[in-house]
Amino acid sequence: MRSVPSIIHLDMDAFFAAVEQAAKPSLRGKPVVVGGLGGRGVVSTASYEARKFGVHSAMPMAQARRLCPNAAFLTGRFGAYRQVSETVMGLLRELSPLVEPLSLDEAFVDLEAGPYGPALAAAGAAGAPELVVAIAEDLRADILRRTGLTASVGAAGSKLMAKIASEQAKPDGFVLVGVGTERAVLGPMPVRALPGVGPATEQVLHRVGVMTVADLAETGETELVQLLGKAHGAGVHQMAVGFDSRPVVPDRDAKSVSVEDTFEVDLADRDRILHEVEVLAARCVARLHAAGRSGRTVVLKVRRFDFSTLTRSETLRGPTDDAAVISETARRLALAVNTTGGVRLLGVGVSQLADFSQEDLFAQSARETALPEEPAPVVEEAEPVAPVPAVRHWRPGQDVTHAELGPGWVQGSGVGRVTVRFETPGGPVGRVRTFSVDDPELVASEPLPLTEWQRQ
DNA sequence: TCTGGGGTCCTAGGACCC
DNA sequence: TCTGGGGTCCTAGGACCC
Repeated sequence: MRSVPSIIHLDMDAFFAAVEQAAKPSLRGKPVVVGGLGGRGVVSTASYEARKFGVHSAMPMAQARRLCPNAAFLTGRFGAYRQVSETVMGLLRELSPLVEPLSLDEAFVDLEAGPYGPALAAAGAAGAPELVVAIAEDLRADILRRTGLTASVGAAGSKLMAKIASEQAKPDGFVLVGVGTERAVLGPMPVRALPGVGPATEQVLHRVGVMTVADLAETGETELVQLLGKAHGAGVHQMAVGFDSRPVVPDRDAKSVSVEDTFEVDLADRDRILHEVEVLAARCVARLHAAGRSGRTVVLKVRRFDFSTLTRSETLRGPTDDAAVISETARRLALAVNTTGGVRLLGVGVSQLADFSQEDLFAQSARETALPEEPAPVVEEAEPVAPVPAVRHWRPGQDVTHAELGPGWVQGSGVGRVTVRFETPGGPVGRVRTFSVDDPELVASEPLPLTEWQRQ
């Protein structure tokens, strides 16, 4: 809590869908839905045009198709989103070293710790808001210029209120919550507006007649703790009265690494399940290696045919990033799970992370023993190289390049054909051409920068 | 044609220890 | 010879967020 609204929360508008519209001129102004395209996929992000039809995040893709059959349904291109995210986070870091990303498209910034800190302090409670407005509007203009995308920004004296403000600012806006007005702003809002209050908490509160944040604030903390548990009850009460003193914390280390897969068809065969666990363990280990970390607890996740979900874990004597150890542990855990009836999802994760990788251990033990041992086998670090499939798989939204026609993206594919639209972020709406799925002139390619300024 | 994937934090019970 | 009382670790599950 501070006397000046120097914490901002930035949230990109309909981020994944907006990146697709910026990258693909033919989709601008049209409904776009990004998410899993398989039979069991869900919506990651819907563009505002698609939201008008009732499509929203986490909705089953099948339902989205029913609601908005004419939308473009695209698979996620996380490489492209990451590129744009880095550009945006870079702009935030020009405002302060204290940038706390919450996801690819969201972050808190503590302006007090940056170059504007002294000016904000000098301006004081009376003058600071004007300065924050200018900083935030410059930021939004910079983001638009560099990425072609709109962002919403909230500013306040706490993380809680900055986040609430950016939500109110959506889309493409800015809202400042003046220090001292927190309770007046929060009061009329439904309890769900508070971060951390989801469907279950909402239901408990509604049952006792608590509908708004003002109702919450009038409820005693003791009663809330009884209803919601110690930590949650106390936390919700603090939020309801507008109190939040959490600092902006950059560079938080990950506490777990996990990988999971939902299968198009439930898995029933034991050996097949064990094989998939092995594949997942390998992917998990690759991510662990890439992060230069190791872990002590191996977690297996199983979602059964009826959506019941369980986890089994085993804690090892010490941290490891050894593929064989993690894989064997996960397989052992899987063997102990009843999978009759079928399994729709499997996951493998590692937690209790430590800050070293196997390479360090080998180097360390080599130094300690000073024995001229055989060099340790090189553990595969890169993404596993996919073998060339018999029939190439083209996914809607994917970037491709044609030897003669240049860059474009996959609009659809089926019955041995793939349809490509040839257009680029800076160019006009492109033409569509259809090819054989195994046309040698057509290759997958990297995403293009959205603007000339986005290039590093 | 029901319900992704990657995370975080909290709770609660039992084991174990002093 | 009617059952203390913490503390920590492990495991499992659940709520929540983007």
